[in-house]
Amino acid sequence: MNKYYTHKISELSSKMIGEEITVSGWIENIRDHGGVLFLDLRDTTETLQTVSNDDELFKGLAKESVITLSGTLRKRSEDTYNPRLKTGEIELLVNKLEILSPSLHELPFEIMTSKNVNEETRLKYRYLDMRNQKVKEIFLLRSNVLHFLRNKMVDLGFTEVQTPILTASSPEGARDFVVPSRKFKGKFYALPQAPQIYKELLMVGGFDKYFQIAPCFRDEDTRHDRTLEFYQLDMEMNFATEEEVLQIGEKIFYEVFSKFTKKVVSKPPFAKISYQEAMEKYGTDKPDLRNPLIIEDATETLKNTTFNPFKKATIKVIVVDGIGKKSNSWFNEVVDYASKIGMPGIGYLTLLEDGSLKGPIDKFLSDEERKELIQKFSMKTNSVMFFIADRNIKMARKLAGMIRIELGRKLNLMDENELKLCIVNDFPMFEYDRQTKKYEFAHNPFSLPHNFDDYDLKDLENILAYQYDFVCNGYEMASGAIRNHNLEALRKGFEIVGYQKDEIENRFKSIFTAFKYGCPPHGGMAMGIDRILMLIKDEKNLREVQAFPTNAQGEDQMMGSPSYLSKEQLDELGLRIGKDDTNE
RNA sequence: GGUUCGUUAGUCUAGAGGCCUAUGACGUCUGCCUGUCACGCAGAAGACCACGGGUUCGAAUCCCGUACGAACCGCCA
Repeated sequence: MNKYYTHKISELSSKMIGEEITVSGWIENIRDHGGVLFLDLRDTTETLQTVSNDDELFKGLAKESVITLSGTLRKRSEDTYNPRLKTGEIELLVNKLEILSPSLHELPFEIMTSKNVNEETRLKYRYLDMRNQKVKEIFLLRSNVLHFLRNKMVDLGFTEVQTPILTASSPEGARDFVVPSRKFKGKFYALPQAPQIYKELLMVGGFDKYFQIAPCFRDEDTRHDRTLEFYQLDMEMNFATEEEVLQIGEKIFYEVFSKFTKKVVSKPPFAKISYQEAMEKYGTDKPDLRNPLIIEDATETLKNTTFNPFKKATIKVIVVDGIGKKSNSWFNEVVDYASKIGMPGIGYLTLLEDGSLKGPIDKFLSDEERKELIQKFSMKTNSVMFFIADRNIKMARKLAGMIRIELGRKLNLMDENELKLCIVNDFPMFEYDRQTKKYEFAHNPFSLPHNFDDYDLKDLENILAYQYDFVCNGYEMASGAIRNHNLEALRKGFEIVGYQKDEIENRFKSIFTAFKYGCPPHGGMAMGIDRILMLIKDEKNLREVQAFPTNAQGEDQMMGSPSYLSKEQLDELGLRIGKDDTNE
């Protein structure tokens, strides 16, 4: 209560009829009826209709101007109630208007419908976009979710610790954003991709359970679900087993989704799927389980095939029941999609009522193959079997996974009202890169493998780790692991991916030194807060739930970032920019 | 780095080689209107159809290139 307002609009009610009040806010709309004029005033809480009988009072005012109005609160006549407004039974008879800050008459877009405007324009004028209640709601919700998560973690016995934003560049993982040091010319800080090492050091430091709502920065190309900076609910627990960490995750996901959505949320315990199984059945490590389609393997059945594209290939099949009568153009769209993702083609067969198969590749099959396909993959009348073949097994899985998703989308198999969660675990520790002919960490170098002794095995790709992801509706929502606190095993891991012995301790000095002073077994996870919000609000990309996101290219047209530095700034930092990239 | 789709008044959009001197809605401006509430009515202004080139008698429309945007692939332990 001050000179700008006696009440927020949401505090006004029929009980205050006759009171002299003052309110401040933005002009949402003005309706001039000649002799009686209405001005809808919006503040942060609500919108209120105000009235004047003075033709001149609202003259020349632009929508979205910031004003203060004083007057008498009065009851509307019953036939003019507006049930769509919470203040629909009252109005303010204005006797004084003060313009605090006028707006331009022409706005870049209309506030009420800003969500239909080009994202580029919305982001450039994000502060106007935010005046739209539908946009503002996202950030009010975001605040509530953050509050909820923080309280929940404290209730569960976690301690919030903040770790540095200016830290050291780390060689593994995503590219770092770097910050030049003025004092140490030629040296750079890096922004954290995640507080991974710090949280492990906190475990060495004897915190039992740590959490942090941590900003993370990754200098990689974005996607609709990946931005340059994002927030994670990062947590780590001492003396913890995988099962305990997963239970915490299950609890939090279940509760946050149940509390903030009306959707059907998976109840703990969530389905557990090994990485291997996920890749086989869904062709991805982040399966959308709302989609009932399953990928099966027909390589064995068709090992003697005469169809060239299937020879020496891994053959994946997806059987979809009840779509045999779809039009040719429907199937052509599937074929088009297949070619769009780089497949030379996609075969399919329909099981007809007479028990025969129809489709472009039927003529290449023997009777025996036909029979086995129908039986082994339980085809029914009007079932259609799609074939995805590739000489590279990983590619075959991946393509089958993409076809599975596309079929699910085209057939509308995913229930929009469902949040289906699962846990994918037992990730492999290493992955072999055929191009570089080297092993790489499949996920996180600090994860604990199931068995150290296996490190001497030839088939390193079969070594699994206590490494797990939470997945919801096809999105990776959290990632975590039980960490490797055994220095010898850690060192060996880094050797396998090509680090020199002396290089390892140097690169990861903090961890390798700290662990020498006694390190409890520990593990944890990090949940993507932006993705949680995206799913709660059914938004189509992460930027919608971030207040001031960059565009998909990583540029902020509103702030003009990234921006050039002046020569003076560069000199002070000891930096020189290549000829083609200068400021002027 | 690659692929695909897109770019028409402030905003959203119509447009499929001549019906385009470019459609409609919202917004803006002017006027009228004493109960509307995304008021209504009448009128006005506002678009070098992203840019450059080509094909054609003729291009917003077809082709090529560029810029910009989005989604996807690569990348993201």
